[in-house]
Amino acid sequence: MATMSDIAKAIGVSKTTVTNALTGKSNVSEATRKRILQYAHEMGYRPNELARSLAQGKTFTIGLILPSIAHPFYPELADAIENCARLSEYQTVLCNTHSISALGGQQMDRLVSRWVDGCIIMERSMDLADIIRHFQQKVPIVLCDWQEQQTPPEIPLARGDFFRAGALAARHLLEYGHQRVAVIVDEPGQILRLQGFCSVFAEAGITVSREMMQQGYSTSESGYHAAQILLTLPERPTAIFATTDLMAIGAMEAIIDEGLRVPQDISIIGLDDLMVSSLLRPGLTSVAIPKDQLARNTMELLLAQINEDQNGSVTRLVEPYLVLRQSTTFPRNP
Amino acid sequence: MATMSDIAKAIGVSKTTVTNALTGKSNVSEATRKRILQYAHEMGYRPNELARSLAQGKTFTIGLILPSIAHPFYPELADAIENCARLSEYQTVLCNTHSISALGGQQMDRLVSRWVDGCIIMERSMDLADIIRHFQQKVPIVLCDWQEQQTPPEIPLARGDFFRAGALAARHLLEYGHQRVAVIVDEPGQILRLQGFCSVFAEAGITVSREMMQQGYSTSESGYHAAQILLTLPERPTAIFATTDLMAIGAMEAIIDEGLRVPQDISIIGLDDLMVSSLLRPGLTSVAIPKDQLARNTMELLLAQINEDQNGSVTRLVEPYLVLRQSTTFPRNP
DNA sequence: CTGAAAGCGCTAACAT
DNA sequence: ATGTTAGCGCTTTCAG
Repeated sequence: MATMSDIAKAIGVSKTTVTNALTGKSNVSEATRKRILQYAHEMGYRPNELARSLAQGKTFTIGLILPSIAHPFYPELADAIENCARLSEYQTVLCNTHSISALGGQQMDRLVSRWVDGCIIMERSMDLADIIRHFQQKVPIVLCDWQEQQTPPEIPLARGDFFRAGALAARHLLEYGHQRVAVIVDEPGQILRLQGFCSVFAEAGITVSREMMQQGYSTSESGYHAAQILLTLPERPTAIFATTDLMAIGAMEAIIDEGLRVPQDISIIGLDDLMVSSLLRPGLTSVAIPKDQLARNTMELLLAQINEDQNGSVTRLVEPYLVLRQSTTFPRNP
Repeated sequence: MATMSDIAKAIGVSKTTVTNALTGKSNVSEATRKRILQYAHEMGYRPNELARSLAQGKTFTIGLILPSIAHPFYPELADAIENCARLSEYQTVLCNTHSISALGGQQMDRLVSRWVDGCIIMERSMDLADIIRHFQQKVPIVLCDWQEQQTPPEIPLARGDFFRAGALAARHLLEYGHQRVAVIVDEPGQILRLQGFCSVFAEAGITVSREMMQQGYSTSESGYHAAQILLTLPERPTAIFATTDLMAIGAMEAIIDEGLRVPQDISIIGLDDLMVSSLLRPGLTSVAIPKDQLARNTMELLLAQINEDQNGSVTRLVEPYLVLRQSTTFPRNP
């Protein structure tokens, strides 16, 4: 592989001139510039980004740390983030931590050793203590999709407005006339969604009783199990809000297995709008957090830190919206 | 951030000694080693991987190039690959090309400029011409999940044994007693799957007629459309094999929309075993390519090139297996 | 066992 | 407009 020095020697100029010709930052006579560019092209010269990074103290690389890219929530978001990053000339190093703190710590250390320009860290992928340590050592970091309560306010954060997301779900069910509704929620992490949901029903004078709230763990299995319990209640809910789509999907399966129909017997609404939710029959009605907006906000916060633009606000909320499919309808006996 | 020189100065030894102490490659007296390690630890010293890479000509980074991580086939595979890479101390740079050749070319160039130690390239993510060019310039490359016919034999390739995968699907349907079967296939790319399928039926004396084969494009929509056509045939198939799960899912929807039942009226079998296929009702029976095995084989081929182990065979086939769910059963009128 | 010196390929002041 | 020099932080001969 040809290097800059090779070119310099071959043409009979200094390295500086070659840099200048190649980057176009300083003045070089048209004649020599042409000779240099042409020769570089002939040799198939590619600058060594490693050397460049070392000299400039900047790698144009970011780290993306998440629990597992195989979890259906992340692929779309990761795609959007990688796209945003690329638009700003950044490349993305993917790190799965499998929610193992030690692994997350290692991966992060490694990224820092590589001098990544910044890191995007998804919820549950790392210990906050490790994150804070790195942040204090001036590593640009943005938290993405974390619940606000858990995170220190000084670290920039981008996430969906989960309170409003919960409220949206509630409003949708209310509009259909549902009064006896249940919630499957992964507390405490997803409490905002629950609060948003309950607040709307409270406004309407309806209290969601404690037995209508079931604990889930964001998996379809836990949703299945939670729904089973709800179905045994003397007064069955006419609709269920699950705070993640996976739990909603599990709940839907439980209902069908019980011989009931969705949405005729029970309506189901989720939150996430996973790609799979559109493939189900019936399609799952869900509250979506626009993933590309989330990605864009995340990258903006990261770039602001990298470029040391001191902009005040460090939390970005992304507006959720309702995706109407076939899993919700009017209650049969309102 | 403390550097090696800082440590050397502080302790009063040379950089060489520090390196030796830190890497443990050469001999250092126990006393000085301890002092160095301790001081390094106190300072929170982290080696600069960039400098190290530049000096060693090795980055411990690989590129993973794929059409889009948002496509449901890739996340599990990407997870597995990242895991394998990490076990060998490699980090993974994620590149989505959106099947745009220019973009793929750029991304690849960028990776090479970064001196990645090797690249894994998924089907449809890049132009073969670009790949071949880089391969000839000694960039370690492994193709993953490409159809064999399309790729030059000299470039290492790992993929599922699609012929056998098709055969497995056929054997499954045959065992259930299906005789009138249809195929939805994304030709020409997925012709091996079709051939495997047809060969088994041929052995059983059954020819899959041309009208029982519908062209799809690996999307659920195309599967939906193809199934619609099949349903209009005078003699409806009792089972459909779709060469990708997404097409199978689309086909399933078409059948349900037509007022028929899966599997009672028509059985459906897919190929890929996507995570979503297990979430559907009925669950989709599918032929799986074990993703972690595929990942492992891919990494092995890549590491072999990076380490210049000259092992002969360059194509690795991974054995598919059947995942039985609820979308297949006996034909009602065999 | 330890150190001096050269070099990885590039950038960036500072001359000329 | 071009060249000289120093340096990014580490590894790696080669001497001592």
